[in-house]
Amino acid sequence: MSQKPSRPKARLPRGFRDREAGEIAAERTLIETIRRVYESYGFSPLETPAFEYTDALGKFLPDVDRPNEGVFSLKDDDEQWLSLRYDLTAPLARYVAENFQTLPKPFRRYQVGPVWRNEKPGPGRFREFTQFDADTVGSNSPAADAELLMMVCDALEALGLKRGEYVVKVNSRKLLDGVLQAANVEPARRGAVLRAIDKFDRLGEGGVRALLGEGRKDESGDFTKGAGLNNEQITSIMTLFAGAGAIAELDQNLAEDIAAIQALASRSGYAEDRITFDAGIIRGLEYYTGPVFEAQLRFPVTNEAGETVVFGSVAGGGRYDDLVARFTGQQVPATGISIGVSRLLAALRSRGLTGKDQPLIVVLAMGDTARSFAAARELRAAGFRAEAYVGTKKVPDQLKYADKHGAALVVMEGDDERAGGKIAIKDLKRGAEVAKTVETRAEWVGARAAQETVERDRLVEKVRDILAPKA
RNA sequence: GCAGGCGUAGCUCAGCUGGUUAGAGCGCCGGAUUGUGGAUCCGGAGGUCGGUGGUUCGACCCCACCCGCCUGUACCA
Repeated sequence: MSQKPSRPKARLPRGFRDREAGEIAAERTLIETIRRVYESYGFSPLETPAFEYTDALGKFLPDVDRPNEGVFSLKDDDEQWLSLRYDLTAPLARYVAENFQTLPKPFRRYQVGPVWRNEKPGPGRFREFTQFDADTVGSNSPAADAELLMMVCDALEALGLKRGEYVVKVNSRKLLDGVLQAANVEPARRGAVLRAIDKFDRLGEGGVRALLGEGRKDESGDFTKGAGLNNEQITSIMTLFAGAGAIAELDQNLAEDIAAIQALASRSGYAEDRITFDAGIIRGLEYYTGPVFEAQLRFPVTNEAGETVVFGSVAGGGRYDDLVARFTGQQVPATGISIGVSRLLAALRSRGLTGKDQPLIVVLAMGDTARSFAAARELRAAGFRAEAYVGTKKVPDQLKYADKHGAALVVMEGDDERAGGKIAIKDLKRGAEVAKTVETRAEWVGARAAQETVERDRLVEKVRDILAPKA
């Protein structure tokens, strides 16, 4: 009868994370900074729901042969399949198709929010993450592409990145196809070849050559089959990476969109040190039809394992002229770029970008809760972040609580203070310094470290004084 | 999906060639200390040893299968 109930294990689904105060604050400043830049360009915000009809996202229905293929799906009670959005571009296409007549064209919008992918998570890769997208729908002009790239540069600089710490790279699908054609790559092998080239960053020239040819073994000894090209074809493709001048040797028609974007950017003050051609940029295979972009960080970052790595891509995008046509039958040119907020945040936090929380003040409960509420309310009215302790513990534990909660100051108004019309303010950070030199408990307890007692009606004034930035 | 590694307390881990009451540190709770954070000391709670089956007199330990986690790789809008 009194069997021990089987308790659920407190655990998170893999690939999902809890995010705590520090990270939330940092992400908030990051998002607000980008938002400010994008709005200053005249982009309008848009929000769409987490769920869409699966077919509207352009996925196959998750039934027998393709169960959930990469997306989280469920059947609604009307038997229709719903999926969590896996990016912000597919919902945008749906929105544009649904509201086409009333939208100004070009329609320029930004959207930030979480997206979900039902894939195997890895280091720095999650099944729920935040993207910050900007897209221009209804213009096939390179001006639309160039504007997005410049805007991303501005956003990165607004976040404190210096020239040379980031670069926005541009490539073109047309150009890649031209190169493959010139190397006599059969169309059936196009995908495998592009995927191999895409791994240049991670695997280097040797790894890419192996994947273009027979294949390669990974660190666990597992073998990956290659694209099966011959040496001549491999060499021909690899010369593309030989130098920055490679583009000049290619058919100018294939490269004209890149050239136009670069010319516009450079005449607007965004030279090759910021927006540049790179033949190694692939960006997936599915829907891009023209130029593709990727923003990369160039400074080393220390990861959780303490290793120094070059962080790489923090944003990507490109031109997709067929997405809206899926709904309307009408071709609508569109281009967009998406910032991986979580990735960018991880990179910037390692260099000290943190959201600045206002210091917290905790008013201890010492006999008269209404009075501690009053003190906290007074501090809040003066613009401080202040809380009155609402637990049931005694003073030593309340101080521990304040410590753990990251409070800067503690306010105490006990019987002694109250009797004299006074109130005590303790500076926890200074107190922690003092504690280092203390040997015995009696000494520590008696010291009342870093604590001052002032007239009750000078509370706000004194707090302001203590928290004032030291000049 | 494929390959390799690993599952013991809330967390990090120890546990002899299989031997009977499964341990430590940290954290948590209580006390030494009616109202002052740290340090120290004492006490306490907390475990289906990932699961199932097998081998054995006996399994945390060996075997099989399953599940989960980690790493690499593949796929990735």
